[in-house]
Amino acid sequence: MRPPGIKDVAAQSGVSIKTVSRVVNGEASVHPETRSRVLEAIDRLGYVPNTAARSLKSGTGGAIGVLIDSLADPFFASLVSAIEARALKEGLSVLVASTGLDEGRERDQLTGFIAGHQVAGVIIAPVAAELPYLEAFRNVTPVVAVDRPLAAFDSVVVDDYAATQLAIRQFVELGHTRIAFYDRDERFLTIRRRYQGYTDVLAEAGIDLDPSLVSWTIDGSLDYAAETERLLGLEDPPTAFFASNAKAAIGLTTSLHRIGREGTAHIAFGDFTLADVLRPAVSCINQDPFVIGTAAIERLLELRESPADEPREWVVPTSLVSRGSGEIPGPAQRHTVDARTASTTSMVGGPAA
Amino acid sequence: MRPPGIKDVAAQSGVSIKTVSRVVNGEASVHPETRSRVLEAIDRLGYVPNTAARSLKSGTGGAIGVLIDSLADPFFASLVSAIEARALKEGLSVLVASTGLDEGRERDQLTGFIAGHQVAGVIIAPVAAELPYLEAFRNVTPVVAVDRPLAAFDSVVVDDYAATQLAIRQFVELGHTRIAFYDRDERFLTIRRRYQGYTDVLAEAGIDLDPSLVSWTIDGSLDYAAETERLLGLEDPPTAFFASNAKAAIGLTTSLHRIGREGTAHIAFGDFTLADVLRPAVSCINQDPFVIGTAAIERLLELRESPADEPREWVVPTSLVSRGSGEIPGPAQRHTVDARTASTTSMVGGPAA
DNA sequence: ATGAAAGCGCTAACAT
DNA sequence: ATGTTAGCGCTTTCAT
Repeated sequence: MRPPGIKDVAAQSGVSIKTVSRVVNGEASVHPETRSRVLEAIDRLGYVPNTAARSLKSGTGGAIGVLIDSLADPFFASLVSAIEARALKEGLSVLVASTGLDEGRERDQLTGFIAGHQVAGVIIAPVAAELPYLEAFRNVTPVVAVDRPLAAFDSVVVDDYAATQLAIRQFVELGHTRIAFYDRDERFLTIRRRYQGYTDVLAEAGIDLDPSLVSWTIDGSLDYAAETERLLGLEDPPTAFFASNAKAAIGLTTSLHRIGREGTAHIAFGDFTLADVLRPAVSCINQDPFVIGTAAIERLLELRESPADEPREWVVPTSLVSRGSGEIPGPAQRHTVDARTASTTSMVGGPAA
Repeated sequence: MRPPGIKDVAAQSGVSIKTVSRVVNGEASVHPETRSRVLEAIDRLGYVPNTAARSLKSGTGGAIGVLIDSLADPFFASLVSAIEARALKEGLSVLVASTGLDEGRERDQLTGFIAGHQVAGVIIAPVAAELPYLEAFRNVTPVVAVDRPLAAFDSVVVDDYAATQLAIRQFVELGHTRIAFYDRDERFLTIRRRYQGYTDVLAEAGIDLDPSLVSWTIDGSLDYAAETERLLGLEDPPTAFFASNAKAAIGLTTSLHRIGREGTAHIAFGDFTLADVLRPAVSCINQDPFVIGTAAIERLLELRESPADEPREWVVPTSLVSRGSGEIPGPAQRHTVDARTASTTSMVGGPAA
């Protein structure tokens, strides 16, 4: 039994299918009386427009595609949640898929979205830095990148460089000179930008960069427990940790607690559940997935109206949430406090530790 | 510029569109040579079948619909993640939407999925206990419920009753008689089943049920901080807490830590990130969203082949993960230990506290 | 093993 | 303000 179609509604209300179509799409020129008769029939029959037919005809469907690393990552889950909430208001559905950080899969899912499902737009956390095959669809399907920039397309990102500088400067001002960069992953421009912020602050403070204090993700994996032990087992171990992403931060925090070294200073790039309940509470750079997701779909909706002028990066502000773990002093606390603050990043106090 | 269609491929490879269709759908009777010629053309043109056209014709599309409470809830995010992973293998896309626990929205999204997008199947965490309007589509679109049962449809759930009994019995055996049931929410059968497990164990142990130890979610909200304070401020306060769901558990844990009462015994229904890092580490009943999600889509795929016989409940096993918070003794520890264990639930040790 | 033709439910273009 | 017609890209008969 197929669901009722536009023809059934037309028959029920004694008008042509075109009039039904007009009512459904909210077009102006329909007699109020006719309209209400049609609406009544729609209601009685439980008619729902078939999106397949609609998008076959119009070339673009009633869904937007969202392509992210993984839904199991709370950051992306919240991001999609924000997008879905906004899409609902717009009457759009959300197709989700994950890349698993694989460029081939990214490509398959993307073409599936665009050529297969004819999505009305795409929001993507890109794995590759550029997606040349999207050029062909530039004027058909708007694309907005999130979390990481994407060459030739709009993107919604945070100021990774400035935010990281703020965190590392705080360590330096507290007298830390042995600062670990936890989870360097060269695959991502964002992480590269964060790493740049780290090295630049060290340089500006006259601290030598010690490669043994940098933890690398190689081949997509890093054993957090082992790495924490390695670092703390060094002859001249780090007194402060900078975790470059939330997943790493959870791994770092967990391993510090397991070996009873949670008193070592640490700041996380990205907030996470219960960060404020741990002792010490974990200081973090807060990048709000709801704000980022909302900004992305907002921009996507704009792009549907007026095709892109010049692609640009939309920078969402972050804040350094001081909860305790990032305010633990180093062995040689300075007495001169540097008052510079980073451009797009503000200091915000959290619950006291 | 529209993407290439089946006609373009047919022209390129010098065959009819029907032959291309055969190749794309992996039908048997195509000459190997013809097939490779077609595949080559597909590759060269970057042809991707238009799912709108396909589903318009065939009546069922290339996506499954997943409808859950909220993607911001880590349990459901992981659930969807598991579903998406399996769907990918099947060549199916995932349409995701949330109900926000609203029955009207549930209905809209569901009809949008089925009549609108013609999904190949639906996985739903139902808000309403029954969805009579789904009857009309019984033979068109398979439906599997998750987390909560749904009248007249298959569902994948856990044994809420037995698992809760196991936790409450542990409290009783440790000498607790003042046990709080944290977050009673009558809207959900699952929570009602958990509550039943709680009251039954109390009754069997001869402990009077004290209504002031039961925290209610009214109108969908419960102020965890205030509720924790109320309970601990009682004349005869609880010495043990049972949190009926993960969200409540996080709220409970957070508020206990904030007021320095984390030493009060507590067990959570549902695991959460960092539960094992807190001190005391939080004991929980572990219901694995990956297992539940995978079971649900597996069943959905079965249903596509062979329409339902009798709807049934698929019970996924849970385990009680002892990490410390649930093993804190009560004021009058018994010396007789009751060895009964619940049917579908097993005891599993976690990292020592 | 391959093809021709009809038509899925809708919208757009063009009447009236 | 309303109706008629064509056709979106594919799958499904039914032929050959």
